[in-house]
Amino acid sequence: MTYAYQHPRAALTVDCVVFGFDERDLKILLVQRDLEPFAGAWALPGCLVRVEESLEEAARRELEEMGVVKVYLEQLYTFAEPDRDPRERVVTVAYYALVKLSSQRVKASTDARNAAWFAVCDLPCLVFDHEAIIDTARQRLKAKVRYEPIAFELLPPMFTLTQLQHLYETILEAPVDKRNFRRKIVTMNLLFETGEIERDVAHRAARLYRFDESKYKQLKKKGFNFEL
Amino acid sequence: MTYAYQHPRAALTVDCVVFGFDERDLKILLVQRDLEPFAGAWALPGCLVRVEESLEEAARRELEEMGVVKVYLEQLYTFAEPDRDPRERVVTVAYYALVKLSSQRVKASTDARNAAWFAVCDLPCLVFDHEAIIDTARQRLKAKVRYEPIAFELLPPMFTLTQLQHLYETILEAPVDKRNFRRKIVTMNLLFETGEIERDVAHRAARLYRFDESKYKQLKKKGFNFEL
DNA sequence: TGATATAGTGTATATATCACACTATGGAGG
DNA sequence: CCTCCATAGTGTGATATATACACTATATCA
Repeated sequence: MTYAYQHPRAALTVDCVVFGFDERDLKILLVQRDLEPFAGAWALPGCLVRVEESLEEAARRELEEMGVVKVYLEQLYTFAEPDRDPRERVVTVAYYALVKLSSQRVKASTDARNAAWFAVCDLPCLVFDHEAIIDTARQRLKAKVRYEPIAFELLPPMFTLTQLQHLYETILEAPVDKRNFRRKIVTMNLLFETGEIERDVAHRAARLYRFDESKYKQLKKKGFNFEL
Repeated sequence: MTYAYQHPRAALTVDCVVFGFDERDLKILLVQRDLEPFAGAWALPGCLVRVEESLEEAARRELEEMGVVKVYLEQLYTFAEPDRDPRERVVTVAYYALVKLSSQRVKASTDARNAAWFAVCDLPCLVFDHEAIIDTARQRLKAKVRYEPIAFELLPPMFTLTQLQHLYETILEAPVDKRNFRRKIVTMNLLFETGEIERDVAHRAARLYRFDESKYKQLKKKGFNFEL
């Protein structure tokens, strides 16, 4: 069965920049293509948008196929240069996702040979304009962590202040003063001290905190603005 | 001639939220549709994206047809709910534009009966999800004028500090302190005092300023951040 | 028990923000 | 030409925020 139109139509895809953090590096999930063009090359995970599903549904479907679920997901930008795909016109709506690396065990989706995490400072060559998409995503993340508490999406449910600080330093690509950072985040009153401490570390164990999402929503309604 | 594909494909359009400012109100340019569905209803200016043109080219083409040229234009968001258009699936990439009202004389584009400016607080009912698109654009504008000097795109090339202040008050929907505002903007050193003053006003004439784009680019390279 | 690795803490200074009210000037109108 | 009117243009003190900076505390391990 075919579908006919009076004018040529672009294909519509979604591509996802999935960020993870492993205590050291910011990482991105890539897949190795199994199909031409560029079979064997690394690419962002993505898929065609089905005619009955929303863009976000398509993005979540692709992520789910790779075993990535329950993630923060946000539309990033639409990339549509007429020649970005050599075959035909393909318009892609890029999303970015933030996942807790510890809880993910990724697998290749059906149209990929392989899936793997790469540190952002050590990415392989990528197909199409996927490098530009990643640049855009990194800029967005860098800007957004300063005024929305989304960085917590990259950490395990309980985390130390040092982990949080390192995450900010990695995303912002700049050192952060320990005492000032701690004072600022603690006085915001968005962290809940669990009473638990780190385990299995060869030094003084740090306190573990949780981000208090409901308190944030409450404060936000009253006009509070997160800022770091 | 028809074009056939193995899977159904969405139509791709761009829609533009064109902002103008008339010393009193923030306005948006709307068109009255001449075609079904919803002939006679008001809508955002928009058009189908041709297969060989980029999204921004399509948006500029539509604006040009209405006599709107040389405008600040930025991609806003992609709206693609499967049922947003009753006929078939239409994915629209929304752009927003900032224009100097004084220099524009708008006309209806070929697929419209009429084009007119509406104050944002007094918009007619709109077709499809165009109200949601406008909401998104207003939020973006409100956020962005605080950290990028784009508000100047809405003013004539020479303007008074009072005009600038009123523009900010209108966009931010909040009063601004005159002395603090003037100090802040003046110490940023981005305004060039032309030496000219207002004409034909029945009171003390205010000094006219220009925004110094090249100085801004220079400072930005050195790490300067605009903030108001 | 001491070496090591990281946790956790306070203060002084500089900068930015905020609140606030009067004088200056040019045109209009009598 | 004098007065009125409307808006332009200006400064200061109080408070809050940002920044720079170094030592003590504690758990583990050898």
